[in-house]
Amino acid sequence: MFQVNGMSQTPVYEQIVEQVEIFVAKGIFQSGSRIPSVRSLSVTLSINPNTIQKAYSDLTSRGILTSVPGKGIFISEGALDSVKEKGRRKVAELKSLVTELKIFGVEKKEILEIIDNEYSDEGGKLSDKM
Amino acid sequence: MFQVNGMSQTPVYEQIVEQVEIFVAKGIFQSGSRIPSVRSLSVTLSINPNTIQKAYSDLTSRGILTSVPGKGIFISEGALDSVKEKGRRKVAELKSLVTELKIFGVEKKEILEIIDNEYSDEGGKLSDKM
Amino acid sequence: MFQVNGMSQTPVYEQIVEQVEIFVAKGIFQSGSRIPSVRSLSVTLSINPNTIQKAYSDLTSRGILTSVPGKGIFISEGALDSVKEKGRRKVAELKSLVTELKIFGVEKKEILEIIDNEYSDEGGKLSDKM
Amino acid sequence: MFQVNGMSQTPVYEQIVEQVEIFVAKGIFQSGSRIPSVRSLSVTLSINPNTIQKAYSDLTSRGILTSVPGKGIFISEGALDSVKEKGRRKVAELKSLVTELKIFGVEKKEILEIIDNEYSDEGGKLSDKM
DNA sequence: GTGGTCTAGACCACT
DNA sequence: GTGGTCTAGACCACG
Repeated sequence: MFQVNGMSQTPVYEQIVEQVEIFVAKGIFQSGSRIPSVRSLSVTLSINPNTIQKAYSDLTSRGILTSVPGKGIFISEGALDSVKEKGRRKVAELKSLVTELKIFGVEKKEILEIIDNEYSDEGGKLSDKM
Repeated sequence: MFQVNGMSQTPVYEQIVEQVEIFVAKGIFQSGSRIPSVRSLSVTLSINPNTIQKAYSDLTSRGILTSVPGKGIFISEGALDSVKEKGRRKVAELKSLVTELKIFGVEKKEILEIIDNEYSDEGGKLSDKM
Repeated sequence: MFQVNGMSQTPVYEQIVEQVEIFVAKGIFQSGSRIPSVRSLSVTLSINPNTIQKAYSDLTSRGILTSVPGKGIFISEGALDSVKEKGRRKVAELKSLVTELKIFGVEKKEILEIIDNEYSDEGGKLSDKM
Repeated sequence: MFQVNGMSQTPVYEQIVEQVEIFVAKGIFQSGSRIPSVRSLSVTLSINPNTIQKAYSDLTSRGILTSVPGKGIFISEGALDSVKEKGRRKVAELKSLVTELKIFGVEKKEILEIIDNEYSDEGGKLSDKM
């Protein structure tokens, strides 16, 4: 289910954070679901437990996960909302990125093509980012 | 001409790199133009010379600057092409960002609005990014 | 009678401890009353017997419960006093909490309102805490 | 300036978090101030750098600190607001605590005395909590 | 020098 | 078994 790329620029713990968010956004993880324990995931991914712990803590503090010591970690009640909230912040990223593209001489037409492509078919596997 | 924000998330050396690129893209810096020396710029910006040096080295290795020992540092012949090449790489960034936005539930319509906005008026001063 | 929230931050065994204390404080459990056995309660609450056991041990060691082997578990003679003793310790909590509130800029007036509210009507069902 | 109690129930990293918050609330740390580096503080407190790091990360994610890699960690712009926001959450704690006190038979009069005491003189040194 | 990430291994409280 | 905290030691990018 989870997969991590140790050679990626993005920190391992952040890759995990993003994957949880995506699974929540896609409805694969639903409120109340139990997610892999810190230790079990650290084994299956061959990663130090502390790294998983950091990812889960991050998600917990943002209200996406709820940890119950001794029992496990669960998807929070308002998880889907918290995740969509992150989508709002990514819009700001898009804005500044488009500004740069314009400066570097990328045509508007080319950008629109990309968007049409991503929003029509299955489009995009998050290839580079993950 | 150059300006740097010490509190920004983006490294100082990268801010300088980007500004040189932008000036080239906009035609403010043309092939053969002489740009400020490491030492002079470090004084006017109150920045460690090593930081300027790193920015210039980066630009030199990518064929945007040419250093002529004893004379100064100049904009290279194919600088404009090299800069536009960077624009191409930013397109890849855009692609994965749009993929994420889709997953996080951002509407296509909203994205198109942003692009129209940036590509119509003066749109964007890179303020957020820097 | 007892109810437990598995998703709560506070440990399950502590939730049980508190409920016994509250029932004693409110006079619902009086000295000599027999309370549910470890096994029966573990069944009705669908909880591990060890968890109940820990709660009862805690209460026994503090003189609130008395276990009579072969007969059951009962509310002790001085249970009400022991419970009120716990109230005294909570007063210390209050003191440091108020100190913090002052530091964090909460107005005295606002605090008094809360207290008036809790001490006038039915006020509070411990909902947040549990 | 900082001081930590290794024997306390509250985690070391949380003690540091609270002290930073208090210094901000009291105006000792002002927006833009640089606070002790992770390493230097870890030395003066004889604590592992990771523990300090965790405390600072926590404060950073809550908008109280701003980290500039390679330069240091600084008090954020809206730090005071973020800190007061925490005060609001402590009010909820107070509410449930008062509810419990009422149940455990603590007189309203006694509570009012404590509050008057804390809000009149210098009152309270956070003794237990820190 | 700075902050940030990661590993390895340990201890604790709770179920 | 679970999550949470802490230590020790390492590496990296940045200034």
